[in-house]
Amino acid sequence: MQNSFTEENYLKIIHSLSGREGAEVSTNALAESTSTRAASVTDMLRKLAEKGLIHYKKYQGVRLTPEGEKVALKVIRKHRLWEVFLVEKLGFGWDEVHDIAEELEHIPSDRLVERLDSFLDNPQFDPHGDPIPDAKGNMPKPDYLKLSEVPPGGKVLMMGVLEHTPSFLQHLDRSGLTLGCELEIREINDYDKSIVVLLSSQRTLFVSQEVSKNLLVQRL
Amino acid sequence: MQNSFTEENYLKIIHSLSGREGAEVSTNALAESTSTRAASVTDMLRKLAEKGLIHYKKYQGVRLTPEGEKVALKVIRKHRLWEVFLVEKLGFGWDEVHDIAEELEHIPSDRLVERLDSFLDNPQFDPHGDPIPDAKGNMPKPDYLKLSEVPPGGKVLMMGVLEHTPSFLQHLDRSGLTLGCELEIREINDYDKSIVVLLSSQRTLFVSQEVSKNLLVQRL
DNA sequence: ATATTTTTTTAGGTTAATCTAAATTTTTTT
DNA sequence: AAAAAAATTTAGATTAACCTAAAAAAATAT
Ligand SMILES: [Mn+2]
Ligand SMILES: [Mn+2]
Ligand SMILES: [Mn+2]
Ligand SMILES: [Mn+2]
Repeated sequence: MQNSFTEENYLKIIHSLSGREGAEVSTNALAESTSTRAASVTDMLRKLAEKGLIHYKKYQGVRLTPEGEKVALKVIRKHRLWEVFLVEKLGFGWDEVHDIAEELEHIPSDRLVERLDSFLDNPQFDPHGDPIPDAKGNMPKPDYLKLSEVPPGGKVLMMGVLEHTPSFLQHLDRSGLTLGCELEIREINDYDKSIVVLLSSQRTLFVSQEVSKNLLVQRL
Repeated sequence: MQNSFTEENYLKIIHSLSGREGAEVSTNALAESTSTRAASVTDMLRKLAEKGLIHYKKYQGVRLTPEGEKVALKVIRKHRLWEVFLVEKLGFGWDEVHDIAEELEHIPSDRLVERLDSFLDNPQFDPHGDPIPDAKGNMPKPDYLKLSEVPPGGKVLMMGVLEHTPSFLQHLDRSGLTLGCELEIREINDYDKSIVVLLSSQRTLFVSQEVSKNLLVQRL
């Protein structure tokens, strides 16, 4: 019994919405994320429960079973490996690869994934800083913090992003913010929580809270 | 109006069955090739005709329209480029790549195809010797002959295969027959049309008609 | 503790791609 | 030119993934 394209997407979204605590995910949240209606979600949840991929009791939200989690992590692994391929080998920008990877992630061949992984030299992170699960489904969960949570004077490295929209990523490009770059928080404006950071190039940069809430960093 | 996975497969199969004369393809032939029933084919033909991708009059078989041919060639281009990628970059054998390429060929991004093409250094032929259409849909049609048609004494280069099944390709591997290898026809057994060929390694090899009918060669 | 609002499920349809069985058209054979 | 056979189309279902509208359950507010 193979899982369909649609089923895989549901599992991936349940995984992402339930966070690392494995919290319950609501029907409405899934309708929102899948761009469908709640009634359609209910149909699909019955099917996934039937297949043993989720725990589901009417009116009580869903969680992945271990089996469902395995499938979700495999899809996430493929998504992120293909993103690395598109950026590292084909020269795409990090703002261009998500939609293509949404399609590639459903190509079903274990041998393909493992060979792709080797070809890319077993990358640990995708172009957006997200960790790549290994073949067994182990995914490191680095505990980064948001740039918006760093106090003034702090020096940090930029490690990832929480928004993956092309417009957000292009904005970062224009600001000179790339993964791995070093930032020092110079001041935080109390009024709008915007911050002034110093880049390693000695340039200073204004960063709105809108942006700083979506940047993951690591203290130096 | 995007073409579905299924529609693309029909167009590709119609292209391949109608040959380079653009001959009409029958409903039954399509049912056979798509592993469906004739009734299902009729439904799909009405839809493709509706979309202007095929010429179709009841009971009279189908041909691609120029628009349909364009779509078919694009799918074939993607299929063959992905096969090159799988063999050249990921190290798959030529017997392993067809099924994976059947899936990859439907990934819909023109930018992806063109970047893949560059990454592979604009290959002209796929791992089975089939020509790869260019971005505009021009596909060279080399006129090879079958090994079974070459008279005794002839020296040829092996240029392609007509069978793409793993078992046939693996048989060629075991026989030491690879694309580009040189063959000299030593004798043809009248009884079963099997032939004895001399390889450039000076090894002699028996080739059944079953096999020689499916090998494309070029005279030296 | 009720009443109201929100969330979720059920009921009943739709569309794409398939199917089987029956009807029709075309082709081949006598 | 009939009759028989083969190919094709039509009729009527089925399944997956969706939908809207209505009913039911849970959560929230009075
Ligand atoms: Mn992505
Ligand atoms: Mn990513
Ligand atoms: Mn192939
Ligand atoms: Mn090929």
